[in-house]
Amino acid sequence: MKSVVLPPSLKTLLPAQLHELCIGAYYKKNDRLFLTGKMPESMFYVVAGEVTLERTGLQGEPVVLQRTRQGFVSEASLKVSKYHCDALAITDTNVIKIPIKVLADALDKDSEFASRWISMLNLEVRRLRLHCERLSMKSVRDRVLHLINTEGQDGNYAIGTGLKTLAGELAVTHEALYRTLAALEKSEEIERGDGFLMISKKPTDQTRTAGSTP
Amino acid sequence: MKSVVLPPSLKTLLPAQLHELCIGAYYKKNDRLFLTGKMPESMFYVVAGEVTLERTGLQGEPVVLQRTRQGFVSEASLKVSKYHCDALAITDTNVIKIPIKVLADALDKDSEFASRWISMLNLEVRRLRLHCERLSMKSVRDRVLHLINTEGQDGNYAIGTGLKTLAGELAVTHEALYRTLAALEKSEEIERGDGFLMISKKPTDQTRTAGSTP
DNA sequence: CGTACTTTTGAATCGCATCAAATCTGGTGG
DNA sequence: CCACCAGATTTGATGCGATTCAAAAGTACG
Repeated sequence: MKSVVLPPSLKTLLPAQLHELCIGAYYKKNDRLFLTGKMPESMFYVVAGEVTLERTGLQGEPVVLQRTRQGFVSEASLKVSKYHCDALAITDTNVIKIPIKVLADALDKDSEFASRWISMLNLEVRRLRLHCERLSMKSVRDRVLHLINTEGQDGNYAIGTGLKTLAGELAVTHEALYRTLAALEKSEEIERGDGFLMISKKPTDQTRTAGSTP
Repeated sequence: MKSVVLPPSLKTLLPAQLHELCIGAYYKKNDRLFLTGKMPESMFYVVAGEVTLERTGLQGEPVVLQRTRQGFVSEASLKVSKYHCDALAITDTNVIKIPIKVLADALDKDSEFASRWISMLNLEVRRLRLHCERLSMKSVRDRVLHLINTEGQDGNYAIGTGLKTLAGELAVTHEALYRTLAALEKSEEIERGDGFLMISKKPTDQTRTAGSTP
């Protein structure tokens, strides 16, 4: 029942003795992974699906704090005695659960592990800052170009789960994204292939005579 | 020359032997704190002002990776042999510089410190996720309400550096913010005071008869 | 071959950015 | 104390870009 195949990133991150303590779990859409006020017992790592953290606003409306498609749901709950929000599966979701007590102990005692954990958090911080910067841009065009420039390899960005999902990540409607991509392609600013987007290589300035760009 | 007053957050975070190694520094607008390709020697903590991390895009245009008004500029450079971006002071800025080698060593050897560092990163991750979620909202109204609900204490949010700065953080124009605040105040959804915004307390449902909310 | 989902295009509308300008504010110097 | 300036705050008018609603075309899958 307990045997799980860990994704490579988790396998290298976690010390060996923790591997066998990891438990796979499956949640159906609208299931709750944990509830506000409960004591954290596991760290959740989303393998597939989508989970949100939600709190109840002052007028009773739900406030989304976070949305995770891949990775840890609540690193921050590592040292907390009770949850301050609910975790909700908004699609069918697969996660890996790591016993939180053992994890915290390992972090205290195994400084190599702590170091890797810090690196993981550093990466997460960088990713999030890029994402914030992208979302601060007002036009879909700018967000798309920023995405390809920052998340892509050398101007080449692999579309993961489809354009509709991507639209959600860019916080725009899928219609707007489709139109913008079409426009960028027509103006030859990007090229589109099967599952990827690419910044068009401008002809080098050597080929132009001075002043051709007013 | 070296004596600096550390902000409380840094003082509690850093182990004592690091305190005296911290150096204050001042940068004028458009100064660079560090350059791409250089080896990181210090960790930068912004005390006042504003710093951006920038990379050069494929077409030579600057791409902003991060914007920091308060806190560490590049935790992620902790374990990296050279910078992958420039740090640019976009206003006159005060920072505290911490020698990076000593810092990294301390993190390896002092597990208490490592633990605090992890907590600090956890906090940062949470903050950033909230910020992303906020920027994903399409209307200024929603962003403002989300801000008060999540950053405020009990529905009460203290405006830090003025509304114009706040507008920048919400990634909207100051005009839009002013108008939205005025509208929210008129509709009695929020109250405004000197330096704070507050969610209006709705009359409790006790005062209503059942079914008043269809 | 039908069903569900993604991709695409069209048209109407709305919110925000933008540009402009007026008012208010605190601080400075005469 | 007043005149004056720089910056923040506010209100107005206009246009653009994205949302929204609608619908068609393409694609995967059983």
